[in-house]
Amino acid sequence: METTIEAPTRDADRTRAAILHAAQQVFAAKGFAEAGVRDITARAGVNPSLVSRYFGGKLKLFEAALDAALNTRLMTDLPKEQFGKMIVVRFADEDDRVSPLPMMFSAASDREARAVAQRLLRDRVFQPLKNWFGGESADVKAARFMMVSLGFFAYRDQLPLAEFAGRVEPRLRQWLEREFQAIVDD
Amino acid sequence: METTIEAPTRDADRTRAAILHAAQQVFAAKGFAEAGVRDITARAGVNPSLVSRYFGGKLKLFEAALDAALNTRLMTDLPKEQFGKMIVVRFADEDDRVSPLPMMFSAASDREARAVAQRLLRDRVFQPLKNWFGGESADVKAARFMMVSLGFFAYRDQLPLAEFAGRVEPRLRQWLEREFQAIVDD
DNA sequence: TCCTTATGTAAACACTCGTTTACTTACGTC
DNA sequence: GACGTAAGTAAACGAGTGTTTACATAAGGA
Repeated sequence: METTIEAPTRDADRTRAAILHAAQQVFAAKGFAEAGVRDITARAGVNPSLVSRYFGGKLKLFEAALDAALNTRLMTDLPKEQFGKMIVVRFADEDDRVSPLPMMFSAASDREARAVAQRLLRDRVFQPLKNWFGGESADVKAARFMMVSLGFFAYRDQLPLAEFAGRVEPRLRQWLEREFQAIVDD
Repeated sequence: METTIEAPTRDADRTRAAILHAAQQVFAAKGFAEAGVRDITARAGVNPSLVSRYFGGKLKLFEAALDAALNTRLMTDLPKEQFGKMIVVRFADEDDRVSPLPMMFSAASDREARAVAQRLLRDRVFQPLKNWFGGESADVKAARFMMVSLGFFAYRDQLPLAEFAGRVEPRLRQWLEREFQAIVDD
């Protein structure tokens, strides 16, 4: 048996939070298009219609979920001396699948969802990163960071090709560390 | 006025080819999920039902289109001394949007389409590349190539963030060239 | 305690999609 | 030149989607 936390049977805030939490997981796992409103609400244990009532529709829910993920993941809070090592730890070791970057792929198929993801990633990841890098080629550095990061997640999550799919092969990890570190050092 | 080529009004091979050609463009432009059978057949000027008749369904058509794209794009036909420069030319300058790698993203949303893309990219891109690189870390090199390539296309096509979106900024291009060259040199 | 209101549900709606079916028509053959 | 077959079309089908509507009910103040 499990200790059932006696939640209030009716609590709008809690229900809203439950939907948002489920949305983050399901969107990250199945992508925007394949994640159905019924999937999400079933996981949250509520009625599908509440997505429209509390968030104004699936797209707005996606935006809220992506926004929430972005609030819990800052890239610019790492020491520049160990940026490479620590960003790879964050990407590879922590369960970072409910993270802004993988979620971006989740939106790749839908035009509107892609626009939402683009705007959020630009304002909440790319720009802060650019300011944090500083210097005259800050935009190029930020672009390099996005390319390597997106490449990593695309390779790991979207098309696991090699034998070492899933875990990160040691030599690949070493390369990634150097790659990320080079961005801040250049 | 345009010189209208008087095509035979009924020609199965030509119709089949027209559907395949349209499919490559529409899949690459809108992605697997958003590209409707009606979109594709409208562009080819034929009836939607012919997709099922000639290809056995949308998924099979996608596979055929991706396969055709892979046949026209070999990565291993470049001189190793100038691999970096030439692969970037191919990616950035030639219109490479109807190319296997961007099409891979097109499949990201659909489970079955992703499986098809994975298999084809593994057998037709990753493995040949691995053999071409050779040596004991050929698999790591191939993985690095995939990561950088996917990162580039993801950044360029899926989320154009920076001011220089669209064209490739010179310093980014320089970095990409060094990056690709380093893979074969290492 | 009663009544109002917020919360949640069930069901249907409106729409899109890929696919199938029934039918028409042009082409090649005898 | 008639005929049979392959090529193509139009329309409907069935399943799936997000969303809306109508209704039930628990919560909280008068």
